[in-house]
Amino acid sequence: MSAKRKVSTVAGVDLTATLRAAGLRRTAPRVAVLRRLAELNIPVSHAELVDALERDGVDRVTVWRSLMDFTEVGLVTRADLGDHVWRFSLVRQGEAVHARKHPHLLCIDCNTVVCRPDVKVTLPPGQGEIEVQLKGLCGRCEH
Amino acid sequence: MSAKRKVSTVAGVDLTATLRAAGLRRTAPRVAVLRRLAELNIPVSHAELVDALERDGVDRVTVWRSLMDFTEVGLVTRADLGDHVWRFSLVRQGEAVHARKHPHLLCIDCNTVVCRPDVKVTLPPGQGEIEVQLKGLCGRCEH
DNA sequence: ATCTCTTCTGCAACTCCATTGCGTTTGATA
DNA sequence: TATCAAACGCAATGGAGTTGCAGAAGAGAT
Repeated sequence: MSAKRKVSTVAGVDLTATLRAAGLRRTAPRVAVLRRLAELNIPVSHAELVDALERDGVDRVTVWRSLMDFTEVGLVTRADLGDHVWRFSLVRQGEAVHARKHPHLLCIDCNTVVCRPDVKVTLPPGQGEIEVQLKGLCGRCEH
Repeated sequence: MSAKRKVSTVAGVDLTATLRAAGLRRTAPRVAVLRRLAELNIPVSHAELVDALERDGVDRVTVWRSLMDFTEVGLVTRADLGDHVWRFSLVRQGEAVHARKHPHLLCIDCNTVVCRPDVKVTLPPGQGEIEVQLKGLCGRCEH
């Protein structure tokens, strides 16, 4: 019996199937990037991903190219939250883009992104789609 | 009689007085940057300002530092409109307060900023101050 | 299981924007 | 107009994002 492959379903995302469905090969770096995105489930910067993955020998360029490939096929979206840093987030199958389901807060102190579904935004009737971005202190930095 | 100094009031902004009030010296580069910002009255990138001003012998670093100084004292705001380019816009007198009274929409098409007092944002009780930024299409670009 | 073809990776080098260091110039007050 | 800190211009540095290329690895065919 061969060694078992690491579990490939993370936070409801089947990593292998997702890659194959997108027409991309299942490679170690891509699985690692995709896993991380699925685990965190918030917009993540390239630098943050590199910090987490380069200990596994994944090159920064490879991480970047994976993100570009994923973006190109619509697996992830790329956004700038106003601080001049690209952040990438996974687009889950059948789900609205995560960023449009609820607002996200960019902490002006520690630069992390926090989901804030408790912040309600009321749009006037007939209003087209609008993205809401919050800036302030996150729970940890507020104290 | 000494040579007349170039008119210092542009689009309702008294350049000299504005600089002095902010505690900054009135220098040729700063006046040039400020004038340009007042004339255009839309978010402008550093590169665009350099293109316009370096023919007058203004250094690109000086333009940058002017913008940073202006930002620091609240004369201008710096924002990334989603295209990974810093854009600077003049904050007109009284607008600093204005900006916190209601959300503003950044048009992802024409890059202008529009007041949107009709968009209500409900923060949970005890929430500290949070800045709300909206991104979408303005009334003109929506059609 | 191995072969073969294509994709993908890792490394190095490179570009461009943003930032810093420093010697010189200039504005504002005395 | 003399003084001194603030601001300038120039050069150099830092860091994100890109590109080129030789070698490694995935997937289907044999």
